[in-house]
Amino acid sequence: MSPYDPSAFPPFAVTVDLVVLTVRRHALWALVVRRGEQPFQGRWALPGGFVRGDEDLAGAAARELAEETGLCAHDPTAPGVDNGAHLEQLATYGDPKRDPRMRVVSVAHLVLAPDLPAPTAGGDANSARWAPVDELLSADQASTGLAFDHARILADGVERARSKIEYSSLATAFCPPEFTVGELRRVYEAVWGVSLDPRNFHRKVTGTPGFLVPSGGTTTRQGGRPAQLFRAGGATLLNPPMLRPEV
Amino acid sequence: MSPYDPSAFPPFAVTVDLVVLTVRRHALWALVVRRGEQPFQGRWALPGGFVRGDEDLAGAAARELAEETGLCAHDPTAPGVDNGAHLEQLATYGDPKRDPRMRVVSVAHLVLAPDLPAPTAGGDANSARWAPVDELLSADQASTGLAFDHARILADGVERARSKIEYSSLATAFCPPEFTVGELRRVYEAVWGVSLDPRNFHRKVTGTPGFLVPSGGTTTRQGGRPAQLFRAGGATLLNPPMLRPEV
DNA sequence: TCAAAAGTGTTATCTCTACACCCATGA
DNA sequence: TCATGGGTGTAGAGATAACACTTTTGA
Repeated sequence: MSPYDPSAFPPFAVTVDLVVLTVRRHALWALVVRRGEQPFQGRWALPGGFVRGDEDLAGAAARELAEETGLCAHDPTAPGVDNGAHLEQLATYGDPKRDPRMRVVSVAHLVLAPDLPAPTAGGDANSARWAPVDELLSADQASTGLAFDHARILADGVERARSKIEYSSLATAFCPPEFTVGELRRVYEAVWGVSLDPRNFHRKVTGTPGFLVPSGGTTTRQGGRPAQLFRAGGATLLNPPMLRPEV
Repeated sequence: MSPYDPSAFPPFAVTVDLVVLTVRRHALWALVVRRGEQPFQGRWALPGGFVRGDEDLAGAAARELAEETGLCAHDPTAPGVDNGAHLEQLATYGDPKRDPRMRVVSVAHLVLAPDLPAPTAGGDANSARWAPVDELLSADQASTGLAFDHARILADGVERARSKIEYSSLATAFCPPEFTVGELRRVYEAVWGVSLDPRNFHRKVTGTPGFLVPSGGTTTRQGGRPAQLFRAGGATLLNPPMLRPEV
């Protein structure tokens, strides 16, 4: 078979699936939707849908995100749009048996969002909710777990987020536009499941040039002494990286 | 449109493209094949081909790799096979206009191989050769560059390799099964395009438990004092990471 | 006044860097 | 003998980890 021969190729369906993560109550939560039809009817699944004939993959992911959550995605590869959630491609899943009916290749995307948005079950989703990641991944996978191979996709997305906040400013994507050092620290603690020394963390993030820029204001929304408010700075790479504790 | 409705989806072709990298003469080289047909006839392109109806993505990549180079891939997600080159999924490219004839989504894979294999132009490739990465990426992209969006894919693969050897044992994939510390250091120098202090590098890699295991033998193939031979150890994560000089 | 969270200072320890220096081979 | 690369020692710079301590608010 010659490569790119337009007449001889097996037919595929291409979808995007979304791993939408947020931090709530000191834990990682993921957005899931309930399936309204077979297979896996009634089970929870990652939001997603078909890629249309005229849109690219990131565009399809952003469209699905807007349809299912109302969030506006900020695609780092498409400069100009800098409000809304962080969106990046995660990985592609194409096992021939991953969908029992047909050959479906799914390009999974990772979305990191602040806590604010309530799941607005619009579009084609029966219902949507936030669920703790630990709960989704620890459940007995055969009977109560996520549909299809979505548990695996979710686990890969969580692992990507865990490792990427180590050496980048990605953790700020979990925060509102203005946030305190303590709020940012609680993001790290929730995503990694550890405790970090507030004093050393403060020095680390404020001492890295370009990582955080003071917005001028202060807040006492966390209680205690007023904290300075920051915005994410232009620096996207953290060098040397934040060290993730062993346990 | 309901998600996963088997009757209503746009038809896609799904291919795998391979970024096959090796280190030769203190530089990074990539495997390219000459296109025998339109479009981009006569231009160089990354090896690749259609995913068959009954194989998964990594399997398609390994098959294409074997067909075009004779290399046996070692897929880390499929334990048991531990000879041959390193293979991992890189990213997926699905711009609607990336192929002028039809909608093609390509799942790119990254392959890291030792220097040994000569490009055996078998299978469906007209001819194959190794080319320096710098040359492939610096050439005027419109007229002499790689076909399709392959320059972008190659650049992404190179960037993945550059960043991943920082915190993993991936650089050993560029080495033969037994190698010296100096040979491993020259891999880092070639991939990063820098010079590293041989003494500090030696301490770093031999001091990380599980990273290198002595095989017992020695060699003088590099000249000078005989060097200990090592194999890659079980440790795949390098913590703290190897620091890439600023340049 | 007290609890809570924000910040600053200090010190021991660890790592990296930049060298000086020695070792074992082939030519 | 000399050039070449392999390997060890060591001192200073920088970062981290583990604390004590002060600051500023709300209750």
